[in-house]
Amino acid sequence: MTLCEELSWRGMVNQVTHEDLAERLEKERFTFYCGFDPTADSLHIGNLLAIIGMVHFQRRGHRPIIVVGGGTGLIGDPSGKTQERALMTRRQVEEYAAAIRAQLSGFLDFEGENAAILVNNAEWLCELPLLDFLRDFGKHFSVNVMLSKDAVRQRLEDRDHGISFTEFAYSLLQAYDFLHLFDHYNCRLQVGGSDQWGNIVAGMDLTRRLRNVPTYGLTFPLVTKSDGTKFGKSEAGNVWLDANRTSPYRFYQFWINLADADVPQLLRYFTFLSQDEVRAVEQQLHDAPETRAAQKRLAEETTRLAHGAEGLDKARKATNAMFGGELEGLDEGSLLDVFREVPSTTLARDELSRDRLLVDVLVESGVFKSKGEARRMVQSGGLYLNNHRVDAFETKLTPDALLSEHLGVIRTGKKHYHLLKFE
RNA sequence: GGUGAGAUGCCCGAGUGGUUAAAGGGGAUGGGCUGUAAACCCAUUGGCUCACGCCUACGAAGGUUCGUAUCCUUCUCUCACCA
Repeated sequence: MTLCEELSWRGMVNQVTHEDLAERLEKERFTFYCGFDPTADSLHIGNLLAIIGMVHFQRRGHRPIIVVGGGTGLIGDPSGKTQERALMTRRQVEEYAAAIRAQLSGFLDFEGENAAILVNNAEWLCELPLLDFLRDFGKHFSVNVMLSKDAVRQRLEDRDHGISFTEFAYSLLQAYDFLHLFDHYNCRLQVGGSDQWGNIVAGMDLTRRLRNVPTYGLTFPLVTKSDGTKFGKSEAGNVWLDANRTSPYRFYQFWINLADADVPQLLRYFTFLSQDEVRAVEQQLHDAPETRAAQKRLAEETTRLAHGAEGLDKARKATNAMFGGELEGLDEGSLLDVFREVPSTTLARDELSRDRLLVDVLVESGVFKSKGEARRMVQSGGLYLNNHRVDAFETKLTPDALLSEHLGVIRTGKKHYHLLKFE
């Protein structure tokens, strides 16, 4: 199967600039690039499709260049943005770029024959003299064409926000990136999200005009969900690839909770399972949806990819404890590990023998905002201590509350935990 | 600058002197059903006590009244139309 066939059955090709790209990718080894905005010190699931896409290319022998938009990030891409973006400091962007580099090394191979390389476009954009730029490159861009672009037009029509000259000129800079990468790395292909189409084409045009060489572009589709909500957000916000921002457990849970209807496509996008394997998993989804085998497989593959076997193991253990209902068998160390990210309150040990109402302590601990709220929770049967329902509001806090030497586990509802530590 | 309309609980939105802690909807939370899903059903959604009751609340500050989210005055802000 060719690379393009592979990408096609996975549904990962949104648009390509030339029909013969598929063929060329088989005959030649390309150096290609994809840009990432350094808007934070971590990438998130919204970037994942492009990352996986690059991995597919690299596995077929093509050399990836990751361009961290340290220069363009100083300006901000107007594509898809409804308002002018806040400018970041150059130093901050550099910090982010370093973090992103470290993160991507878990996905792409930075060693070997077609090792990935990472560059920061601040390196060349910041050195670019304005007059040279306008003379040598600006001349090749038609304002008429730029004005007709969706990203620009929308902003022109929106009187409240408008578009600054800086943002308007953005695509020239990205086009210049392509030219620069061609000159220095013989980079002839740019890939990216479907919102990057315009920028990619601009870079292609520039390279063709100035160097008289054909360059190519390919875009990945926008990942969507069947219910219309945005992919990549959980109730806690963005799902990040960084374990400190989104723990492996929550990362795993994000995939586990996806709707049945979304799983088949997402398996194709985000795992490297073969066509047959995907079909087999789909069959399971069809035959026994209640086992959620497909979600599990998706969660396993993606979590292992992002957080390694160790991260996956932690995520599964935590999931087991949170939803398995068996807390008794766990020792204190495991409890602390599993509930690491759960909010906790540290209390004096003698609270256990002061004949106090459990709910009063929980209000003080911030589990409930008021006694009324606590009362309602108990009355509706939603409060659990060590996974046993607390059914009387008058329940006292006693040493029985201890699950292990120092810990008591409070749960409200199905999945909201709070740890009580007694010292 | 002129004229008109409006500011209500997390959000939207009823309510124009007293059974209004304030309809209805959304959201959120809990329960049920389930597959940690969707859909659906039930409950809760200011605080304290929970039994009555008490306190705080309808942009802000004053005032009228036995009593006001509801009437009056001033202020602040928002919106619409006109210049």
